[in-house]
Amino acid sequence: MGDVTGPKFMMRSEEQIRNHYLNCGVSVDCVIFGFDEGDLKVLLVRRGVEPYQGQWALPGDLVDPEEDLNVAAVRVLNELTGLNNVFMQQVFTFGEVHRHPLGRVFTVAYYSLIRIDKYKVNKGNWAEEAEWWSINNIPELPFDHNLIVETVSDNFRTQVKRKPIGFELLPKTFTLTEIQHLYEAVLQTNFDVRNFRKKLLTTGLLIDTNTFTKNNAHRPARLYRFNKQKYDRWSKSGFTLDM
Amino acid sequence: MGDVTGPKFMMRSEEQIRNHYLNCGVSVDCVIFGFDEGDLKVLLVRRGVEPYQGQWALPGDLVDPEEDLNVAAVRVLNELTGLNNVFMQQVFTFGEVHRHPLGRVFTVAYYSLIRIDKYKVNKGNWAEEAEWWSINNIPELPFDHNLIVETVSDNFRTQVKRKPIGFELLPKTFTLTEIQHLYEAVLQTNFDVRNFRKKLLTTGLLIDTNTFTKNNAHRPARLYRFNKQKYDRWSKSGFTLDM
DNA sequence: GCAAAAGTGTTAGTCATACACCCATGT
DNA sequence: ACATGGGTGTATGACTAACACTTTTGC
Repeated sequence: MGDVTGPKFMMRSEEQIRNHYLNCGVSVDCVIFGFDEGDLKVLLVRRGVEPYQGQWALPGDLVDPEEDLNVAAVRVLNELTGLNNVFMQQVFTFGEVHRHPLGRVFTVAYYSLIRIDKYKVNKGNWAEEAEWWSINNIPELPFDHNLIVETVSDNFRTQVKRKPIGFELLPKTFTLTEIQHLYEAVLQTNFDVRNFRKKLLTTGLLIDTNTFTKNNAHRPARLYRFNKQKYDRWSKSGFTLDM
Repeated sequence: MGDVTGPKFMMRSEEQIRNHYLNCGVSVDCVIFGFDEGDLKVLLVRRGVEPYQGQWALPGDLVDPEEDLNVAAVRVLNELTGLNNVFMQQVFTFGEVHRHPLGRVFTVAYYSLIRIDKYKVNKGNWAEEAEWWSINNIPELPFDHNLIVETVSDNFRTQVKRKPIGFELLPKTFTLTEIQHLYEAVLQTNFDVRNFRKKLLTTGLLIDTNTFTKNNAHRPARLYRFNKQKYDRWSKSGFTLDM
């Protein structure tokens, strides 16, 4: 209630507010993206408890009344993956009255981008199972989780075209072909090899490591890493991959 | 709790959840933008109640446990301005533990764009006063409202460059100069008159009404209206005003 | 006739697009 | 030597950016 300015408030004592309005829960749900086998993937967990026990769902949790919202989001991700310092982004808050059977629970949806090779599921700690699902093959999920996945994915696709966040999904060094496949999977298009390379290299966001892939049955590929220095400059202005 | 998948849940009975977690409030706060006198403005209300009684603040209200989130946002706007069917956009949710003195209250920030000429403040119904403030001259606000205004304004500026939503701030018919001034005020830049006109006219989003302004001490200006038909096509693809 | 804002075209540079072949390696 | 993916350049069209003067009205 930056917030209690409205007409209804005229009729509310502090006690009435507590009894009537402060009866809600807030949760965070996290769409964790990874990139593997040429495919954009989402990490789902099998629920260990009712309601919807045993069903695949988004990892999420209630926010503790003594916990900041963004801390809760980071916690959910960390408890599941063991990862810290991961790219996370708040996207949208869902607040339909009946979206949850146990009571009035709002949920704030986030996405995070992780390097799938860094990820080891934190088993005993969490739900029964966790598994990567292709974004093109998400099962039916409980609550409004399918809507959340859609909303968040749309948002991610929009962002990835404008800000160079795609790198967060790749290992520290990567080839131009790898990043092209990543963008093609995320944006569901195909780019011309030469134009894509030109565009990426002229951004100055890639640093040539002067190392190469090995043991492929073909010409070795040059490895690059992401130039975090220039990241901020680019995120502000109009980085696009609209080709 | 699409949402109760986390480790803490292992130790939670349904009763414990209700007692411990469902004690929060959720409010909506609305940054209402208007355009007047060549300036982007925000509608603030003077709080009629404690805490912070008498201070200027964003219009907002607690979400009723039986009320959908987006319905609450529409209600706040309608109760204050009497307007319906207004462009509204959810932007961000603020959930710091101590952002509100009365308890744990999350707030979901929205913005809306209204035609300032349509607006008549709904007096008795609401807080003590309501007034338009230039975005460049917002006073110190209670709670985290200054941060909300900043966050929402940044988001609006980003959106307005990519989607033709600026029209929502103008009367039904308007001149090219008016819309240029609007964009210049919002984006804090100056556009070349000829290039700006060219760009806007080639979008096909403007319909020539073949009417003109009158009684100015200068050449009459051609009046246009917004082509809602083409709106959707444009909002999807890459409408920009980056010049 | 003058003040005030409306309106208009061209050129140069930059950027996006389309397109096809040779290269380096492992087997 | 062949299969596999890595890597490269150029030409065309589209869009952006820069720039100054004439038009129409009210007074």
